[in-house]
Amino acid sequence: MQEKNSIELIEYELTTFIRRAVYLDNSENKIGNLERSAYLLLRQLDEFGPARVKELAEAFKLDISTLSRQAAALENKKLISRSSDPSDGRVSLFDITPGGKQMLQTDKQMRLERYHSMLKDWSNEEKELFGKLLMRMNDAFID
Amino acid sequence: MQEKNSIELIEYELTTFIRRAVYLDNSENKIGNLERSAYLLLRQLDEFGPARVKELAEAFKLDISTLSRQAAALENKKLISRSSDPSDGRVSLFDITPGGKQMLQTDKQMRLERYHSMLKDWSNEEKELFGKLLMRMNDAFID
DNA sequence: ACTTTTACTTGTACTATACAACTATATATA
DNA sequence: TATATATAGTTGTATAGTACAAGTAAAAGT
Repeated sequence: MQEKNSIELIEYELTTFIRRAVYLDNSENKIGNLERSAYLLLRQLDEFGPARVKELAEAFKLDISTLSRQAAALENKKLISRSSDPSDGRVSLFDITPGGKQMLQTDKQMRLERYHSMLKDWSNEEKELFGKLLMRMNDAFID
Repeated sequence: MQEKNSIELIEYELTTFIRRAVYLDNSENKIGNLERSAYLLLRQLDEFGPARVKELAEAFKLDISTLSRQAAALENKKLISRSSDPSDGRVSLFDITPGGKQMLQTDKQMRLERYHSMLKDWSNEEKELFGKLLMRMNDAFID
């Protein structure tokens, strides 16, 4: 492996990270009960409150049809609830249910524990800085 | 959004990053011509030389059948070539072709440019540190 | 009232993946 | 050496996650 400049290293490692994360999502070491997409949807509703399909699609930059199905799947599992907007009959509003909150917290806790153990040798400073750099990168990601 | 500790922030941002990267892979802003899986496979062969299906599957921690299909698809596009191992008739060895190398370089360049522009406000020190931290994290990811 | 727009759902298709069944070859053993 | 077992890979089938296109129902515009 030849010398890499910083950008090359970052690109290399991020691509590798996605590969490994996707692997873990499918593996027997899979964390928690929720699919990645379900975890993100619940997290979104938990953090920002009730939302309609279109808002969710925009938040994730995914097609409305994709979110329509994901929401319907979570509704089926009673992790989110659907209510109609009284002022607009076309709109469904989704909100996280108590069961959904519970499930989200359980899964989040498991994910945190994994990162905790993965980064157990890191100093607090390193972890803080890493988090901040990731946040900056993600903010720059929006195009 | 309540105060997050470092681990929470890291978990949050990495999950978000995967979401956005997967979005970009499907969006019209998709970088390059190669699927993410194809890019990784070509990169692996380019970096480590010829390999058989089993080795590739192990390198990515994916099922042999998955790599068998991915390799067959790239072989079809003449981006990799198949040759048989003379000492073991069961084995196919795959290697990247000149066309594959070309395609890989093109795609890699586009990816690098995207990261370059995303991180254009970062100092060299920040970029270097970020790359190193990512590498450390990925190394810890192997379980 | 009619047309157009909007919000969502549903049909269809494709990538990425796993597992199971199968084929061909190699290795071990009786 | 003949047979059994193990290994490498391919192919059939299934599922998650996604997009696009067609369809439905409601709202807004003319």
